[in-house]
Formats: sequence, C-alpha cells, structure tokens
Amino acid sequence: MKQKTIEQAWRGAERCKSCGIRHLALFADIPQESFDRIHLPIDDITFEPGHRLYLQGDDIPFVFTIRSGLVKLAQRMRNGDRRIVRVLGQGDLAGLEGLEGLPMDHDAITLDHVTVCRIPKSVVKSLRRDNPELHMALLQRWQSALSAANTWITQLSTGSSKKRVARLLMFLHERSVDDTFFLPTRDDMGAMLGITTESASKATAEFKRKGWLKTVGQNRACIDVDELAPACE
Amino acid sequence: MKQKTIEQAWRGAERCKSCGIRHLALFADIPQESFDRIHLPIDDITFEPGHRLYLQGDDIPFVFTIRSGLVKLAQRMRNGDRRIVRVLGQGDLAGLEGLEGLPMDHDAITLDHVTVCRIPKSVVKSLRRDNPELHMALLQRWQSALSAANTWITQLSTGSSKKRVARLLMFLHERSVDDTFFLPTRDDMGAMLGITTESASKATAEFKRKGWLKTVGQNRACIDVDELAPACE
DNA sequence: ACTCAACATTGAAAAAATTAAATTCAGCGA
DNA sequence: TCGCTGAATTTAATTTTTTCAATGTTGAGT
Repeated sequence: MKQKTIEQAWRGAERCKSCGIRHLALFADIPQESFDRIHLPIDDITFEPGHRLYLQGDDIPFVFTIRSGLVKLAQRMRNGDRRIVRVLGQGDLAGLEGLEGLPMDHDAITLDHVTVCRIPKSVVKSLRRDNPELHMALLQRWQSALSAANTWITQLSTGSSKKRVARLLMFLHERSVDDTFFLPTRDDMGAMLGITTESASKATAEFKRKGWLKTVGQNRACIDVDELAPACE
Repeated sequence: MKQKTIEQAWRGAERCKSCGIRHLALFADIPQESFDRIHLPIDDITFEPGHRLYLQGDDIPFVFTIRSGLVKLAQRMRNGDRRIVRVLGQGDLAGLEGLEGLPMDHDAITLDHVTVCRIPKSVVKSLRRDNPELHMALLQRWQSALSAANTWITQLSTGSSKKRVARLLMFLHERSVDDTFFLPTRDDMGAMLGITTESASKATAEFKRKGWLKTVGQNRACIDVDELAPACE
C-alpha cells in the first residue's frame, strides 16, 4: 500500500470558493449559501504515483475531483488481461458510479503525482437535492465521461499500433497544462491502446528517433505536433 | 432518405402507462399526475433497417427510447474510417447528449426493424424539473451508457479477431429477447470490432463450420453458448 | 429462369503484430 | 565501484491480420 499525504482537511467547504480550478470543478456554480449549510469534511489530498483511489468491486463513499495529475481507469478481465478504459485529468470526476450506489467496475490508479479533492457522497447527495446547478454539473460530467469513452474507442482502439501511439501522444499533449506531458510506461501504453508493450515501445522509439518525440526528465516528454499529426491518420 | 411509418401518434402521454416495456423505459417511475399535466406529442414510431435517427453534428429536439430492435451508434473520423461505438437495444435511450444542448457526436442508424418512442426534449426537461424519479432515471441511463462503453472497450476492442467476434456474438445473444439474435453484416461487425470485413467474415465462417453458430433465416442467428464461451478468452 | 446488386466467402501474398530471448541502460544500495 | 534491478529497447522467429482478387450466395425485380 502506497503512502498518502493529507495536506489540509477542512471542516465545511470554505476552501472551495478559493479553489484554483473551481471553474472546472463539480461545485463551480453552487451558491455560497449552499456551502454554508454543509459541514462535512471535503479533503484535499495528494497521492504519489501508483496509488489506488479505489479498486474494481469497491463500494466507496466518495467521489474525487482531479485537481492535478493523471489517473488511469482500468478494467481487469477474467483471463487476467487488463485494459485501461480512460485517463482522467484536471477537472475530471472519478467515482461517479458510486453516486448511484453501484460498486466500481474499474480500478482508479494514479499515474503521476496527483492532487484530488475528495468529496463524500453524502455531501453531493444533500447538495443535489436542492441545487439544480449541481444536477446540471453532474449530468455534464456524465456527458463528458461518455464522450471521452467514445473518443477512446474511435481514436485509441482503431488503426495500426503506430497510429494509436501517435494519437495517444497527441491526446496527452492536448490535455496537459504546460508544453510537456506525462509519458506513461510502455506497459500502460499497451494497456491503453490494446497492443503489446513491445509494439508500444517500437512506436515510441521510432518517434523518438525521428525527433518527433523528446523525453524531458524522467517521465515527461514533449512532441512536435506538426510532425506527429500526419502519423495519426 | 429511408421511409418511416408512424403507427400511432398520441396527444399527451396516456399511452405510456400501458407501455409494454414501461418497466425499462424512461418514465418507469413517474407518477400518473405528472403525465396528466403534460400534453405534448410522444410518438410511437417504427423504422425499417438502415434508417437514420440522427446524424453526427445534428441538433435534435428529441430523445428516443428503443422499444424493440437494435440501433448502432457510429462515429466517423476525418480520414473517412468509421467505428461503431455502441449498439443500443430494448430499453436503451438514444440522444441523451441532446438533453444538454450539445450536437450529436455520432450517427444513430437502425440495424433491423426498430420501434422507438420519440420524446421531445421539452417534455423531459419540464418533467425533470419536479420529478426526482426522472432525475434518477436519467442518471442511471448515463451510468449504463458509460458502463456499456467500458464493456465495448474491454470486450470488443481487445484480443485477436476471433475472440472479438466470439465476444460480439455472446453480447448479441445476451441482449436478445428470444434465443435467436440479429446478426450484423460482416462490414458492420468489422466496424464494431476494429478489424477488417474479411477478418470478421473468416471468423464467423469458421464458427459456422464448427457448428457453434447457426444462421436462422436472413439476418438472424443463434449460438451454442457452451461451445463458444471458451473462444472468448 | 435470368440478371443484377449486395453481401459473404475464400485463398494467396504481403504487411504487421506478437512472442520470446537477449541486450542496453540508468538508478540504487551495499 | 560493483552488482542488482526494472525499464526500455533490439532482434529474430512465429503468428496473425490485412490486402487484393476471385468466386459463391442470395433475394429482388423483370
């Protein structure tokens, strides 16, 4: 079990109004007086790479807003194969299924250093009761999650392994805050794209040789978008 | 443009309470008095195979509950490739995205004969305003759509072409009302599984040779589940 | 019965991906 | 420094998939 660090724990939600990504977060449009009536702990937590937010089958009493970093959602199949079905980034919500009282159908594991806002289901539920804004926000989260799933199928599970890797790099580039982005292990890339580790390695090595992909430090990289774009189709 | 046949059109929603699949449908738990206040047309429509419910980019004022038959959701990519991202069956909802006011990101096209219940967005919106049951029903639709998308990725976009075809047949079998199911064209199977038409044809032909798959009539088939199951992994 | 068009099947060659094994490389602790 | 370890890469053999082209099959319409 990896370690976790609780930076700050707040009674109530005073912190939310000064949250740097509030415009992206679940409570974006919730009026202040709604917060004032809520006095439940909303924790701001930092996780290191490889931490499990929850596992397939878990029944967790939280949802998580990703404040920074990347989280992979992976499903394991009976035969042991695993497939990463989505990668969440800043502003995305993890654990939506839990709100409907269903057990998780996937693992959620941090890829790099991740900060999340952990919100008890009970808070969401009680706010949802009388906040149409939150209703809308939740529906929009579902919408964007589904849209992301579609993209995952059409862009990252289709075409040759090279195209898939190229599209994955573009995807990671687009969702990054700065001009570099987190480069997953070849193993994870394979699980994201439905190809073997070796195929992922071959494609990334080729892009690096051609200078379209440059590694920066340990786990980060940047790409030449104009050069890589043609390789996507 | 394909033809459509309007079996019955109803002013108001009197019909809903006697709907045969109401337990599966969107308005399952809506109290009768809510219906009585609504007087907008909810149409019961039959489509023949190949009819487009809506196309990518459309901004439609309806959602559709599938009463019978199958509907494919397909995304087209810039290079012209298409990928079927999901197949909807009885009780599923098509056009959810429209509720959030977003244009459709996919085509919805009937595979076989399909009957739908076409509900104006405005009806859903006005009912949603004061019906927590409908809120719940909508969230659950989103949930099951997302869960289906995950299944699509892990089961139908992973592994060898034979496994994918086997899993698709199992999937179609499970969702069928009777013991036969609609067998898509090899072309559509390819688009569902991310493989070529020929690969889909070879796999289905092999299963037929082995007697694990039997065609029944034109577009329908049945499988020997016990024989086919091992081929899924 | 004939024709046409759409769909399905098949075979052979080419291309691509997977498997397996070996190698390089960087970081880490003794 | 040395050896260890995990990750990434390389290589070669094998398997799978795609491509391309030809051949069957089927049903609708004449």
